[in-house]
Amino acid sequence: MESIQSIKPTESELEILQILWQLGKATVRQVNDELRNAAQRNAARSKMKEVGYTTTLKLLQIMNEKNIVSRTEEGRYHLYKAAIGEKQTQQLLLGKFVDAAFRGSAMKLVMQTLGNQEVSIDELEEIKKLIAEKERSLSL
Amino acid sequence: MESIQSIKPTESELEILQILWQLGKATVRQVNDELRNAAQRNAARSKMKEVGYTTTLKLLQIMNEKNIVSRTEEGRYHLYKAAIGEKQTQQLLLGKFVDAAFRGSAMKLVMQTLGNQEVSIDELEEIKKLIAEKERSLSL
DNA sequence: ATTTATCTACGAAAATATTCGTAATAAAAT
DNA sequence: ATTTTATTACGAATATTTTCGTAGATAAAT
Repeated sequence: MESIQSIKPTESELEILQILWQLGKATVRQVNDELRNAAQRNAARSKMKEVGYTTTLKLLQIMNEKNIVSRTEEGRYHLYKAAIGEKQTQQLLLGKFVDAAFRGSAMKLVMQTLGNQEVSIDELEEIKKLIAEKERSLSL
Repeated sequence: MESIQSIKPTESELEILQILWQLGKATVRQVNDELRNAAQRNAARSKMKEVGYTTTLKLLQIMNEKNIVSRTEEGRYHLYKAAIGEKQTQQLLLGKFVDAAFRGSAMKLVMQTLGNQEVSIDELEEIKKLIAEKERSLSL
């Protein structure tokens, strides 16, 4: 069996994981509805890729085989939930992304993000706190 | 023709782009050698995935068709170079990655990176400078 | 001159990921 | 009771990405 840390969810799987992390538990139907809503939001009346119900079902079944979701039977249907944590998965993906796109330099990534994205004052405060902590631990 | 901003290089293409950004111009042979070296470094004596020469050639040809690299004939062979910028591409990938893995919250990404990766004091200083600038522009 | 090595082009196989159609079943509606 | 609707299972079609074999051309080596 594949170690949980080395599994990299595909893009579609990640979309579904996002939904499950948000909802906790969900039926295929709920997941599928969310996917459609997301498609609607993102591609405002353009392509509007309607995800088929059985497509979502199949993906969840595959994810279940891979043990990245688990499920319980609830009467007639199945309730799915994520079997891997959001933080943990983000950490895994982040590491791979930094390697692939920033040649392993996490700081380049941070600086580019800070330089280009919208940031609120509150968020900046939080980051400053984090940095202060870091500095304290570094100057021991 | 696809707008340059919407093209998302595949993983293999990105590996090659990294090499081209580093070398400037390179022959297929050089790129292929670098790929093999990289494979050697990353998977220390384990899988050692030897990338075939024609595989690299084909990828470069495809990338040329997609206009993410350009090439010039130099005697018998072709010299390839990246046709899209490193920063620009990082920006594009970063945006997509933030959406896919962090539900669009760039700050979550920054904070998770700061919390978990190795950071030097010098790097922290640079980040602080960036934050100071941000704050100045925000409090106008 | 002949052979060997190295290059490009390109089709197609292999691997991976995504989508969907159909069947079987069971619940809900009529 | 019958029909309609909703569910899971699953094979297979599509789409995408990656890898490679083969052919043709040219330079380099013998």
